[in-house]
Amino acid sequence: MNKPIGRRPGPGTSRPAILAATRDIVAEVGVERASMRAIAARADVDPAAIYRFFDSKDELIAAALRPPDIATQVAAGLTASDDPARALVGGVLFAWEVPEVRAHLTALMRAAFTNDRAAELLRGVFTEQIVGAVQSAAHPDDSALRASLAASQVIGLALLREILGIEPLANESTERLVDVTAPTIERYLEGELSKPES
Amino acid sequence: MNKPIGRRPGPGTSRPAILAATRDIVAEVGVERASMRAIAARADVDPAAIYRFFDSKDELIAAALRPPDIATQVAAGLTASDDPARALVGGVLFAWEVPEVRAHLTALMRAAFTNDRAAELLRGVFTEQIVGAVQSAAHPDDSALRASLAASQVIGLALLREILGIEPLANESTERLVDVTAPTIERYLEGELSKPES
DNA sequence: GAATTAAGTCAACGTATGTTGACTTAATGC
DNA sequence: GCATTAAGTCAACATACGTTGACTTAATTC
Repeated sequence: MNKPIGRRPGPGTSRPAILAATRDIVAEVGVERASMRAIAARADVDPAAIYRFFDSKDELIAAALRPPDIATQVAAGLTASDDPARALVGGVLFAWEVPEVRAHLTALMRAAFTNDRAAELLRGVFTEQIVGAVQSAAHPDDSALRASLAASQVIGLALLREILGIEPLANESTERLVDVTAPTIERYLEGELSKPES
Repeated sequence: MNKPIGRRPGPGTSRPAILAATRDIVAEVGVERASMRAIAARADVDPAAIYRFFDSKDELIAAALRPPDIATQVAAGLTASDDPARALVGGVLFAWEVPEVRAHLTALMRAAFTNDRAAELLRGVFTEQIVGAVQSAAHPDDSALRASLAASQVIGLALLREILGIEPLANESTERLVDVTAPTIERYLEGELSKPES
């Protein structure tokens, strides 16, 4: 391993700034209307400079939205907690209240509906991380179905509350929402799936 | 009321063709990448001809996505059925299997995430139609919260299944999904919202 | 047939977009 | 100092977009 000669790829503030700016703007206007120029301006960087770090807009988007910490964080909370249902809904809803995480999640969801690459990323979060982690907490029968049902409730809730801003979900307290949805998640994960005749 | 003189605004095949083409293309690629030229081509119409019927792309989108029959249809099914929960989930999932309805719903949802006008339309569907109809079937306490919770589950399910194509939801039978989610909707509408201590 | 209005066609304008190439400045090793 | 590589800047290109204006064709009334 010879030491390379020439200037080293610095830690540099630009690359992270570009990534953060990308998430911000995509969260605001979606992928298609997030122009390279707008991203560059937000990151206080020359538009062309972006291409020193990313080959194309598509790669930039993919890099900026690469599913992060949150999924693994929630997954960790899931296996740790003695109440996986509350850990799942709560993990996601509370994560959404952290500004940078909010931008990341909102951007990822906004993007996933028009951009194939982003959709693939989001699909990966589900099939690999969430479903994987949730399965371990779920009844072994139909565990994949159970996991995706739970995900559907959590995502639907986040969508109406955080992205579409539908009332009264948008202004309801996070705790209350966790309280009322946790039983649903719990049934999906561990309960009788088909309703027993009462 | 004098009869107008001159050619009458015909029933004409173009206007409906344009609207249908708009829904198709928006469902496929989203609003921003649905170009007037592509829409015109799909409708077999000159791009400029669209402007005989709609003042701008924005108005075209709004007209094409104007929430339709489905909402009222589901709403009607809701009040008629003796099992509102099944009527709600089933109504939406089965509607998605009718090709034109599918295009309309997919387009509306795709659009709602990047286009403010479409978001407003979708919000209207919830706050006025769905929530209105569901409220009548819901427990009077917290009826708005109950209705929006039910909506969150249905939308989340439709999103993962129909738009993101997440397995095993995408390939599961509609009947089964109605079976397993109906109890959730039922609890949201009529059950104890906060879990009683067991 | 003349007048009137709708529908449809064609070419073009202005603008915004992603991306590139030539060039400068900064850091690192010999 | 000299080579080498990274980072940053500037102007420009080609393309695709929404939209417009001038014009032709079709239907309808008098």
